[in-house]
Amino acid sequence: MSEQVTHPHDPKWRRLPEERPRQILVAALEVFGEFGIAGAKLEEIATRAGVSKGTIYLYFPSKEDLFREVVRQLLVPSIAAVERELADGTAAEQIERYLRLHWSHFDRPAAAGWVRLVFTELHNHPDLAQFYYHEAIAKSNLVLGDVLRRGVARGEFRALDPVAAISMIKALLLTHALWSRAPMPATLSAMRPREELIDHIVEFVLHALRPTTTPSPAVPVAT
Amino acid sequence: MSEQVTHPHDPKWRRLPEERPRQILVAALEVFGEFGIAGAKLEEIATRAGVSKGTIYLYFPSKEDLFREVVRQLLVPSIAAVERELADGTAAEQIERYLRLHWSHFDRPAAAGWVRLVFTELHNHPDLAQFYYHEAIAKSNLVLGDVLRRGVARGEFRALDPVAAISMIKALLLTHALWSRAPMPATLSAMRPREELIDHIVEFVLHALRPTTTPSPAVPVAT
Amino acid sequence: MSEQVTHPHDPKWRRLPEERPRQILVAALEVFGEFGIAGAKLEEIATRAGVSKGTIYLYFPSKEDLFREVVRQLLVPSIAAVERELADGTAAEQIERYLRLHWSHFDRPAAAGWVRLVFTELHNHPDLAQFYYHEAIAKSNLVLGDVLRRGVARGEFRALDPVAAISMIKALLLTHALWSRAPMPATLSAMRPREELIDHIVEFVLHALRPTTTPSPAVPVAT
Amino acid sequence: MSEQVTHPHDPKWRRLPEERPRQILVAALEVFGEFGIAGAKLEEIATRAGVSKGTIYLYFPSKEDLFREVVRQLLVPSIAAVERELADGTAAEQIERYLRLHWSHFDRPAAAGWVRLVFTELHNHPDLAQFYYHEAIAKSNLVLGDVLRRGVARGEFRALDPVAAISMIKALLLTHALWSRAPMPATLSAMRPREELIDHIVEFVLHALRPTTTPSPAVPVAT
DNA sequence: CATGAATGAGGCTTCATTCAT
DNA sequence: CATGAATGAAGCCTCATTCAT
Repeated sequence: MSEQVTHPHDPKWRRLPEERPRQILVAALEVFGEFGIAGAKLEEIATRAGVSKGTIYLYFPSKEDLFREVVRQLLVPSIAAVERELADGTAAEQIERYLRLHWSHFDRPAAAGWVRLVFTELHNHPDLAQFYYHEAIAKSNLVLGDVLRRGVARGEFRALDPVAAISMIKALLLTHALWSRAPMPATLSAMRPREELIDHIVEFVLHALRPTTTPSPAVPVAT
Repeated sequence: MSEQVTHPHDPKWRRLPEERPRQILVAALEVFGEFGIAGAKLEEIATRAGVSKGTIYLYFPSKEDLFREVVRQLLVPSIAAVERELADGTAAEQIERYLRLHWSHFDRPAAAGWVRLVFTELHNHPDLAQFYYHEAIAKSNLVLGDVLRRGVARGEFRALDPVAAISMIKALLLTHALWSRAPMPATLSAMRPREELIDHIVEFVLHALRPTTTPSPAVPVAT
Repeated sequence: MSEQVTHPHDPKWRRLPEERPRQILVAALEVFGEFGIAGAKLEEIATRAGVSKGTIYLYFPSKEDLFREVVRQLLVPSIAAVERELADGTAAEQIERYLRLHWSHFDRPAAAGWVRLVFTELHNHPDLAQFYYHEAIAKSNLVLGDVLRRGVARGEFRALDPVAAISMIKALLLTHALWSRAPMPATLSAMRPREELIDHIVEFVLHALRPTTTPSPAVPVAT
Repeated sequence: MSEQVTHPHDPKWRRLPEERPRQILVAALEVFGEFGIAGAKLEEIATRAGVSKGTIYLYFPSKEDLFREVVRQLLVPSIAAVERELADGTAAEQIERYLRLHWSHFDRPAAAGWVRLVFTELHNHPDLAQFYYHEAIAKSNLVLGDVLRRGVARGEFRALDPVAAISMIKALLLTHALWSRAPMPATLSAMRPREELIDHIVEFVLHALRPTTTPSPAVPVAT
């Protein structure tokens, strides 16, 4: 009380209250992505958001809750958005569109961060994981599963297990999103440059899905 | 006064002194895998290794160095070992063997941990990442690249970019190793049971690699 | 643009501006009483006063000064008021009136709070304590001392040390004011219900003051 | 981790592990007494105990628990001890002994502190208050009640309400223990010096308890 | 060699105080 | 005048590291 001190500070001070929470969330997404939950420092988040440490607590009751809101308000909506745009076309076209849409979503510096987040820290927060699964993954799986099943029914794809295929497709997408933005790309493998990667993924996936070799060839040869 | 006092702690588990460092490394591998570098506590590592906190410092000068040695002495050799056992057979057989050998390596509880480690924390330690890349990844890539190239040359595989294929294959392998051990498997996607996963991976990869439908005409025609 | 905007906060309780400082003081008395000086939060005081945190600083330069003013403007006058009403009557009647007047003063929820304040936090503020002593205690002691001395002189009370008796009387009064409002009365001792307490105090005090058993007159007379 | 720094400190370092917890408790009793729970700083407790902040956490999981243990291990036993020594004698002698024994217990600098503690902060910790009441107060009340009742039965004391009398006696004892050690004794009232206080208390109490004047009537009337 | 008590820097969190609106 | 968003010093607590035994 009596030892309280005044804080004369440079008046570098904007007032955008409407924006504050989002600024903080965005900064938090970055920092959590880079350092993980434990490694993320509120000081760093505050700095990147252009606010002070204390300000964060005006909007979020704790570091954990901040993380929670990042998932709720940034990650989930970002993922959920994609599923609505598959539109129509052949099953293969839809798969390609699915891959490219997601990839363009990952085409932001923070993307690797959030993939890492989901890969590695979500499981320490069962409630969040549950929420994330329901809101983001389950719906995506539904859409993807439908496309795959339709492709199989039409003969566009080989007879495959849709559930297994889904996790293969996602593994390829997520992992490369992570690697493509890694501070040291050479770390995990010699890799194709970022821009080409999605082409390789599309190619790999479509080749993996296409019908078994022998379908019609038998016929044309008949020539 | 007498210095002949028997320490009454329980000597139920007096380990051979030569084993100490390794026990610590093994415990550290576990703990680092579970909690990440920042989250790992030396106390926990010490407990699991059956030693006291101070003992760790007899062998490793710091937590960071301990992590370094885990990578150096446990991860790298573990990975490197696989490459030597591909033996011969068709390219497809070698790929399958490669996948199954690695998978069996991951068939330990700690595996998901180290995959997570490599995915998420290695890039914060550029020197380690460098070392890891050279010792573990580069060699693996070489071997895998050879197999792929041979497969293509022999017409076993379609015309593909070996470098791209390598990262696809590794993505599938590592990601599923991670997911298959997640405390909450349903979290990230509806997934096939652990035991079947490798079969699906093998199937997916081989289908992705197999020759394009149309090459066959070329050959028969050659008749 | 127009500065004619009606502030939509709820104007259900627009207080007269002249009342502001007092409302704040009253709220502060409550909150300081409940939580002590360190534990009292300006936010809480502001809320109870129906103003915002910043407003407090329009009237009081700091938390410490606010506390100071609470003592100066609320406690001291409240105590001082009693001394003027003792009126006349026998010494015993005056003592009883003194006790009951004070007790009725304490018959407010906030009373225990300020007793606690005086008991426990005043000594950390020597200047305040000094002020409080001069304004509230000294005068009260004077009055009480006079009554006691008169009682002794008249033979209403036994030969006693007025200074000692004063602190005994005040101890009984203050302590029971504190206990009678304790959130958990049974905590500190099994106690008589609030309403009866003052009767017991009066009885105890008067018995302690009354002349020595053998109003001696009886014996000497026997001569 | 990498930013970790070494702590070369002066080796002013004793190893009295057996004593540590008690040293800390004693220091905590002091500091809690002086500043209250909220106002007490662990740094200060640590300093007075001659240890560092961190050391406290080797023995007590939190500030709250430390407070809890102070009550449990220091206050309660200290109080409980007295009740066993009342021995026999007339009721008045026992009351006097009760008062003097307790007073001598309070004859330590920290005494005012713990009285303040009990007066002011215990009610914020219902579980502790409960424990304290059962262990320290209830037993004391029982003993004191017995003495009072016996005194009344024997005609040593006037017909009085034992429950009320108990709280009067304790009020006098506790309050003066608090005041007698106040850093500024003059604060609350002009008071008799410490050493005499107990005599005044004994006198006041015994006079309050002694039989009503009128027992004598029997005699004088006899005139 | 091994132990584990002790240390203290640093992170999360609170809240008195300031100040643009 | 009044507001309440913003600030940052300071307190609690954790844990990597040290060192007497």
